Amino acid sequence: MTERPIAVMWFRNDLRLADNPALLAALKWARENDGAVLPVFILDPVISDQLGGATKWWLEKSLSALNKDIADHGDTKSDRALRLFKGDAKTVLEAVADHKPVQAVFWNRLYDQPSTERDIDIKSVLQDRGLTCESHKANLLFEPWEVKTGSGTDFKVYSPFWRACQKLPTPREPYSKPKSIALFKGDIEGQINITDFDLSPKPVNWAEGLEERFTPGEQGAKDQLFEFIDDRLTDYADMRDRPDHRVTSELSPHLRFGEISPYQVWHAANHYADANPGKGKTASKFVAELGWREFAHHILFHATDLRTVPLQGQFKNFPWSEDAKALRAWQKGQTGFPIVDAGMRELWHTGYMHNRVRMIVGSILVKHLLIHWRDGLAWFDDTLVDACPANNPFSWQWIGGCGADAAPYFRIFNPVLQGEKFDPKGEYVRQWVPELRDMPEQYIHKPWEASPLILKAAGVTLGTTYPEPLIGLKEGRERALEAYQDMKKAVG
DNA sequence: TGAAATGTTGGGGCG
DNA sequence: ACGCCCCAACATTTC
Repeated sequence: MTERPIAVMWFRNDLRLADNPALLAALKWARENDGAVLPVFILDPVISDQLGGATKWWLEKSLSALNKDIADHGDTKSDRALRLFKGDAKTVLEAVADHKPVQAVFWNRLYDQPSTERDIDIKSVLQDRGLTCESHKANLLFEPWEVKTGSGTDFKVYSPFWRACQKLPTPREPYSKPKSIALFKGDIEGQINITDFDLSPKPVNWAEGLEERFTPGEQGAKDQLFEFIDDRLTDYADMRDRPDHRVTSELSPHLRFGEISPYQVWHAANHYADANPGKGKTASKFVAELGWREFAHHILFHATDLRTVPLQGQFKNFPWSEDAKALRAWQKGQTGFPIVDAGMRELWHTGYMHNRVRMIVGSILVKHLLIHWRDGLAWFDDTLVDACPANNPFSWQWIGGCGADAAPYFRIFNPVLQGEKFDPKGEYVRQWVPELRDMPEQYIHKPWEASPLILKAAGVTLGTTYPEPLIGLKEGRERALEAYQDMKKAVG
């Protein structure tokens, strides 16, 4: 008797069973062809090159959760669920097809160039072998090529982009989880264990803070979404900029790995708005953040070298400084600016940072310290659990003043004013910079202005228990503006 | 999804 | 009662 035909479900950044169009297509194909589904994940260089320490930690947890979910949804009890492979994806898929009756391969689309080039190549190779091969729209509400200006060009500014998206057909309702998956049960050559991926924190487990804050996996994502909708979305519009209140969804890492889809989030927020009169504003403010995610992917798709090349060409001439010591101080949360250090330490400890604080720490780095945004990007890539090829480069170019619809370079954040405005009592600072815990409210964001008496009472010795600021705010601001002028002169 | 510098206005103190 | 000054408070411009 010949083996049943196999449909491969190739998981990538879509580590979920619900609302997964490629998975549903694979199941449908298997049903119609009396076949079985083979779920695979391949750690190929295209993926592993994009992973930092924090995203590796997340990926391992998420793959384990997905494996268990697939096993629980298998048609018969089996510990053979998600099959793991390491190496070039085309080689892996061809090897599987060489040894097994694979007749179809399904996946959901990605939008970064290494992935799109790889996928186009793989699709043509598999189709040449006579396999059915389908890619699906799952991880964006609007494909980059679906959104065009009236004159047919790509958007460069967020607001008109998002307005244009609203005029497109409403995002479809999410699909529900399949009830049962007809799994292929046999051995597959080359299959390895998750420990072989070598994703765990080494040499010590530095991820305790991450574990405390997040639960990777589809269930964790769903819990996070509905806790947000039930408890925090009501205050989102008013309080979203307040790191001391934590009303944001913190869904970004879940979306990063596709543990939840933007369709699920979009519809949950809109159902909330429909059921709660007067809450349309806060809901649409939140949904607009999905819009920024869409916009970042849109920009990345059209500007494939977003990670390295400034979108505004004149910034190639910007006189960045190579200050390794200052960069190190920034990374470690030792700049002497309390709100900045709080953010950088939150990042180091939890793999996450509030969005408002990301803007403040980014501005300090690229403006007051004149350090290249690529250095900030590299650090965030390694430490953020939500670091992704679209949002992270997009956002660094935004704060660097050189991106799409970016904050102009001369728009320089003052970390004292930002702190006083968005963390008025200094609670966020006190949480992450405990050595300033006893500073009075008036000086919590500017300890260098406090009198020796006040510092002494708070147990603070500047330069010893807490650093002096790396640079004077006025001096740093003026230096940044001069550098900006120098750049513009260099172009002309 | 800035901040600082500069400009304008109007109330109040005061000679 | 008046002009003058000072300076918040707000608006506008500039980076």
